Amino acid sequence: MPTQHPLGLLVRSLELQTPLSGDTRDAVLDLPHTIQTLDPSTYIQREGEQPTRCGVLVSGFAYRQKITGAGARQIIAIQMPGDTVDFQNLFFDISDHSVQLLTRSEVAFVPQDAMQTLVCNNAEVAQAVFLKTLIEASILRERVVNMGRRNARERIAHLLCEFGFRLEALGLQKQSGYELPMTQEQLGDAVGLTSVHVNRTLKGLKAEGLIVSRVRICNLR
Amino acid sequence: MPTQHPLGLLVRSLELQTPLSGDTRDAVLDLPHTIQTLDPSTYIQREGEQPTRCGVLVSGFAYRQKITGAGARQIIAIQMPGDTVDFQNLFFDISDHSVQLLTRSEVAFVPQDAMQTLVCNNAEVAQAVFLKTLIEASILRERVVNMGRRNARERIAHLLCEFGFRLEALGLQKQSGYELPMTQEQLGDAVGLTSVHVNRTLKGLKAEGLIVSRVRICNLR
DNA sequence: CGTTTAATTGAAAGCAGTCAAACTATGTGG
DNA sequence: CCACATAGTTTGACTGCTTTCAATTAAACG
Repeated sequence: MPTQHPLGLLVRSLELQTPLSGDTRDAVLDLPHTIQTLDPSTYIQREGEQPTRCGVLVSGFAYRQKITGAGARQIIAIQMPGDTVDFQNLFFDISDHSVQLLTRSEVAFVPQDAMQTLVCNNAEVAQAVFLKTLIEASILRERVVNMGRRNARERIAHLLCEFGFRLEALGLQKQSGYELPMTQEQLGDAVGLTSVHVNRTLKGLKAEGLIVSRVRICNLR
Repeated sequence: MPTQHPLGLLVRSLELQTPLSGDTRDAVLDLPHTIQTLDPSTYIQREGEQPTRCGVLVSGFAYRQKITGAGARQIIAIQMPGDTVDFQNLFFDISDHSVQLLTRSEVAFVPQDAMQTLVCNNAEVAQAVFLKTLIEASILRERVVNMGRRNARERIAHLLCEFGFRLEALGLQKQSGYELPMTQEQLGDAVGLTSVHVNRTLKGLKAEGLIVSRVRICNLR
């Protein structure tokens, strides 16, 4: 099964959009790569820098973030196993945002030029990558709506649902819900709220029985 | 000059990202198309529907929008001359958002299959389209930051600056600023605020001399 | 155990929303 | 040319969601 291979989830993630031929699948799996297991908060990519390699999440979670001039952080997107840290840097020199690990994760690093060669010479891969980019854009649009037109309760509920649906699509969700690997502060940074208000809002959702909190997860090492 | 041709701005817009060969440029200009001049508020595309043609803005402005379940509108992105209404629908059946005209505009409609054939068979065009998509995603990320971590004053100022920069990149800006073809209500829908609060915030910016309001623009027919 | 990180809670302040009304510009029809 | 209708702007008073500040509690780690 491809899921045993470190890049198996990348293949599966690409195939969620469009089927790949056996040859193409092999070409992806044959990408040269090195695997590293990294701690939470590790930067996979830094805003303003030029990456020389392309990271693929094998296990664990990460997020894209930007910092405003005033120093406030905004989490822009959450990345799941099989997600590629950055396709845009195949074509742009400088990254416009940072990517940081949410949990201790395994990351497969593929040399930039190897990834570039594959994408440019394999039409199936190029198409799948393009579709993946379009889907990310669609999620971003929904996120804009979420932050622009919904209150705290709705924003948080929406994020929790998005997370669940995406886990399910990847086949990673446990039967009775999932564990969100984020602190309340990170949750706040993701939906544009304060950690204090996130706390109060979660309390409300729990009181209504809409969510159940389990053991708090911190220091995910 | 390509700008005389209806699709000239599309070519220029594609070339902002990557140079095109003469042949490719001709291939774009040779796309079959019909031009229509349409009134403000006209829908170029509706959420949930499957488009059969691909609209290109020749002149005027448009915006992407979504409506929440509660009926609130969020403007997700603003489109300028040369922008293609929807590349994502070359690959997805159903549109996840609507596109509506901001001003009376000329729109060139290219049959979906002609556009698809060009993108799939011309690597230069495919690359340019992909880059354009990546840039749109980058603008979306900035928009998420804007709405998540900035107050009314900063959000509005940011949108006004973004608009100006993009006009400048297209060579459409007049020497002494530009006219924003949006009502205060639309501005509010774009940055996640009420029209009332937009009004008060604009008043503040004017009082500080940061912006100058000219003749109000309404009924853009 | 002491330290650190995260969650929780309270009180006060402020930014932005809501509601409602007045005002201004533009267009229409008699 | 005026009365009227329409669309957008402006303003005020009030409410309320969210932030800020500060302190406490709980859990995990060395």
